[in-house]
Amino acid sequence: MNPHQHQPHPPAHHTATQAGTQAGTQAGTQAGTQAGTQARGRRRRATLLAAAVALLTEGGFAAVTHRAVAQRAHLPLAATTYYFASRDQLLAEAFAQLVETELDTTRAWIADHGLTALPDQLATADRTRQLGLWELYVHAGRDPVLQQIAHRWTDGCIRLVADTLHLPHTDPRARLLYTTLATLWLEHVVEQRPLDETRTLLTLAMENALRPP
Amino acid sequence: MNPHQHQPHPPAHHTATQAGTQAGTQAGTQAGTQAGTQARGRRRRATLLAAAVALLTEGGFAAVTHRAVAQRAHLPLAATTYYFASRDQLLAEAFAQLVETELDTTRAWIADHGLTALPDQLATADRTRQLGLWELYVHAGRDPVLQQIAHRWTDGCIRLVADTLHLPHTDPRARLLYTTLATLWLEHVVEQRPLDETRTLLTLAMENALRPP
DNA sequence: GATAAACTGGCACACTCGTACCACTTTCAC
DNA sequence: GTGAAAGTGGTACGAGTGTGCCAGTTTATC
Repeated sequence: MNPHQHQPHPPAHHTATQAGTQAGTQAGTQAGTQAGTQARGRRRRATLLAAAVALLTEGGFAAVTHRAVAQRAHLPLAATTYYFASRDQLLAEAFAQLVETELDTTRAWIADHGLTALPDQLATADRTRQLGLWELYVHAGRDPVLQQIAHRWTDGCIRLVADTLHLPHTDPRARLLYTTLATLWLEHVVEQRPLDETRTLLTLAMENALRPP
Repeated sequence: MNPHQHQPHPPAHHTATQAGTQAGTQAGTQAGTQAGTQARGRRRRATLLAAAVALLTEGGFAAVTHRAVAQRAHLPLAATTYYFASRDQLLAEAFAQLVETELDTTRAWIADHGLTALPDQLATADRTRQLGLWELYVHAGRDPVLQQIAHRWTDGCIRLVADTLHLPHTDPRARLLYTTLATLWLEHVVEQRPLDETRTLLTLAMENALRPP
C-alpha cells in the first residue's frame, strides 16, 4: 500500500530539517509500530537523498528527476515516490541537507585555517556543488518551505562569522562582513573571478569591519 | 528556408549583447540584401524576446519554453526556432536584455532618490522579476556565454555604485559597498527579510565605506 | 514578370517527465 | 499460525518538451 494516497507522509525518516512542515499530524499512529522494518527503509531513504544531493551538485536541480535519483541510488523508480511525497519534498530535503553539510564543512575549515584563508577554501571547494547550493537558494524565493531553509542558511552563516570573530550573533559588524563574504563567494562560484582580487577584498573588508567605530 | 539548418544564425537582429558569440562568421553574405524584408522580422524577434523576458519574470526560466513564448507573443511555435537557434540562445538574450533594463532602471532611480534610498526601491520593485534575474545569474555559472553576461552585470553594478559616490570605477570602497548591497538585495528578494534591517545595514555600510582610511 | 532569398505556420517525431497503479513479498503484533 | 501493515518493483498513462520538416507565402533585386 502506498502511504501517499491520502496522507501527507508516514515515516519519521528525516533529520530534523523540515520540522515545521508536518509536525502535529495525528501523532498517535506512529507509536509502537515501525521499528524493525524501517531500519532498511530508513537506509533506502537516506540513499535516495544522498543521490539527490549528488545529482544536484553535478547538474543543478534540473538534474534531480525521479528517474535519475532512482538510478543513481540503484533503486527502482517507485521508491522515490514511496519515500518522498513529491519531487518538491525531495528537493527541499536535499537542500536542507546540503546546507547543513556545507555549514559544517565551512565551520571546520575556518576553525582550522582562520577566516582570512576563506578564499583558499573557495579555490579548493567543489564549485559545481556550491553552484547547486546557490541555485536552490535563489529558487527558494519561489517556495515558502525552501524559503525557510534559505533563511536558516543565511542565519547559520552569519552566526559562523560572528563566532569566528568572537562577536555576539547580532553584532552588525559580523552581519556586514558576512554580506561582503557572501557576494565574493557567489561571484567566485558564478563568475569565477580571479582569486587574488577576492583575497584582497576580503582582507580589506575584515580590517574595515573590525576597526573601532 | 530555415536558416538554422547549417549556419549558426543569420540575421543581425540583436542588440549589442552577444557580440562575442558569432562575430566574424562570413561577413560578406549579409551585405546589400535583407533590409526591407527584415523590418517586420526584426519586430517579431523583438516581440518574442519581450515575451521571453516577461515569462522569465513571472515564472523563472523554467517557464520560458518555446510554446509559452510563442503563445505569449501571439506567434506560431516555429517562429521561436526560426529567430533563435535554440532555447539556450533565447535565454541568453533574454538575460542580457533583462540585465540592461535593470541597470538602466536602477541608475535612474538612484539619480532621482540617492543611494541610501535603495531599500525603498527594493520594496517597490517587482520581486518576481528580480528573482528571475538572480536565477539566471546563478544559472550563468554553468554556461560560458551566460557567465560573460553575468560578469558584465556585476561590473555594471559596481560602476553604478562608484559613479554615485563620485569614486573611480576601480576604487575598492565602491567595490566593497557593492558586495554588501548585492547580498542585502539578494536576501531581500529571496528571503524577504524585514526592510528596516536592510535600511539600517545599508546606512551603516555606507558610513563605513566612506569614512577615511 | 522572374528568380532567389527571407519568412511563415502547421504538424509530428522522439523523448523525458511526475506520478498513479497494482500484484507481490516481507515484517510485525497478536 | 493469521491478518494487517509496511515495503517493493515493474509498468503505463498523460502531459509537456525541444526541435526538425516542409509546403507554402511574402518580399527584394534584377
